[in-house]
Amino acid sequence: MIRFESPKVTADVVLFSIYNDNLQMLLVKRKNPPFRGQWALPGGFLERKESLLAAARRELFEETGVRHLYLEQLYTFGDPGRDPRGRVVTVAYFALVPSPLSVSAGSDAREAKWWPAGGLPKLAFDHKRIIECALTRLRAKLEYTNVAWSLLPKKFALTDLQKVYELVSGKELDKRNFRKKILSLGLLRPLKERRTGAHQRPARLYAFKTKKKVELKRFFK
Amino acid sequence: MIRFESPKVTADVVLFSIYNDNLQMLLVKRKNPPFRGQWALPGGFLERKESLLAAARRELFEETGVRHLYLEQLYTFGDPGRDPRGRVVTVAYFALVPSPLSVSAGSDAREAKWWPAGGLPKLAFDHKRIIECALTRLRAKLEYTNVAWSLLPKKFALTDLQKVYELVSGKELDKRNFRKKILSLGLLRPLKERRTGAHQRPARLYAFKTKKKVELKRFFK
DNA sequence: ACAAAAGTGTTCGATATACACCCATGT
DNA sequence: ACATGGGTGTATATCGAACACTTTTGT
Repeated sequence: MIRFESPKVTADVVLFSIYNDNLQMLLVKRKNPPFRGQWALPGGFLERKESLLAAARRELFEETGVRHLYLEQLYTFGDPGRDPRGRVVTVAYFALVPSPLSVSAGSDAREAKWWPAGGLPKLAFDHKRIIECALTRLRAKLEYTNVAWSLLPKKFALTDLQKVYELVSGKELDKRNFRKKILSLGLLRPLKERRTGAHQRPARLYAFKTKKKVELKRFFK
Repeated sequence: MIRFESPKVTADVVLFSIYNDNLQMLLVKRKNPPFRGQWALPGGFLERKESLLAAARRELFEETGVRHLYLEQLYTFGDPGRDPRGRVVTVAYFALVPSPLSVSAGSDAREAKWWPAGGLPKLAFDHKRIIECALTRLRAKLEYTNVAWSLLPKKFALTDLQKVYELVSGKELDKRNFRKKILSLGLLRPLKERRTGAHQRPARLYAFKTKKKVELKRFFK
């Protein structure tokens, strides 16, 4: 059954968030070789009796302190030579958090930092490719699911939701058409609260009726 | 770096085809424990210096003799306990061939057999779950890509193509609307040939202008 | 009063759906 | 002649895209 030394298996996570008018992703600085000092995706080796999803969740928690978020399997990368230490198969995950402010240092004490999707540093391993894959997936899912809603807090204005779509897709949307469509889905509950305090008319706040994943044919564009 | 004995990695393939008015999939009978005598997906262990895709392609060739087909990564299954021999992480692939007639015995000499998607036998490991995942993917891709065209030979009648859509989706389609839409995509080339010999009016044959994968928003239904 | 974002409807073109009959062949 | 699947067009409903002005607040 065993034909050669088995590959190692890691779970790595591409974690997205939105702040500062930018789609951002979390990277950690490597403390050990290979690629010491370079930025990489948070992740690490699968532990005994641990599912792949659990490994991704654990690694993310260790790096960021975040426990509750949207997390789904992305793709598996296993080309020989992608890790100089030997054969490593990486199961990549794709994650969304509402706000990077909720991300603490993490117990791993590695340096972690948010980077705008448009200005990433040089990355270790084949992590650039993994991130491109995650971006493609995020953009695709924007169009036919409501996953992108996981980038928002519990209460938000319609403008915030529109901003998420615009930042991820890179396209501007018409405010009237956007509101018409999003409200027609019947998945939002208008709250009595408004967001006040800005130098402008206060925005009505909304909440999702469900945080469940919904597949919607022809969602946006 | 090594915290415990590494998992083994396999590549397994869900191979679809259409014949006999059914969506069918290829299974092999296991010759060794565990699950000896039960039906399972073709697949096997990753070899040294072999990419995941190459492993899937190799396993499929060994079992079926098929070399050229549509092949894409599906999902990775790694729950502890899914293989009684120990920790096994399986990268599942998803494949389409035009006609099961082109599938020979394969050098592995394992018993291989096509089964209709609606009437599968009891399966080894968690392969039932993997197949469900593949079916979901196939049905989803039907709607926004042209991958399903890989289930057809070089020359085919429009009715054949419609049949593919109907068998995979399980829904009947209107002949006139189907033809209008499929031809409006401009991806088919009408041939001068017709399919003759049946007890009916001969059908015009068509060929794909490209076998390349095309993403089409709102493709069918 | 002014700046800044919130909020709101209608028109038009494109696309999807529903639907029924004649045609060409083999026996 | 008849059985079998091949082939074709139109009318209606639905959806997406384009488009501009008034409202409410804080300073």
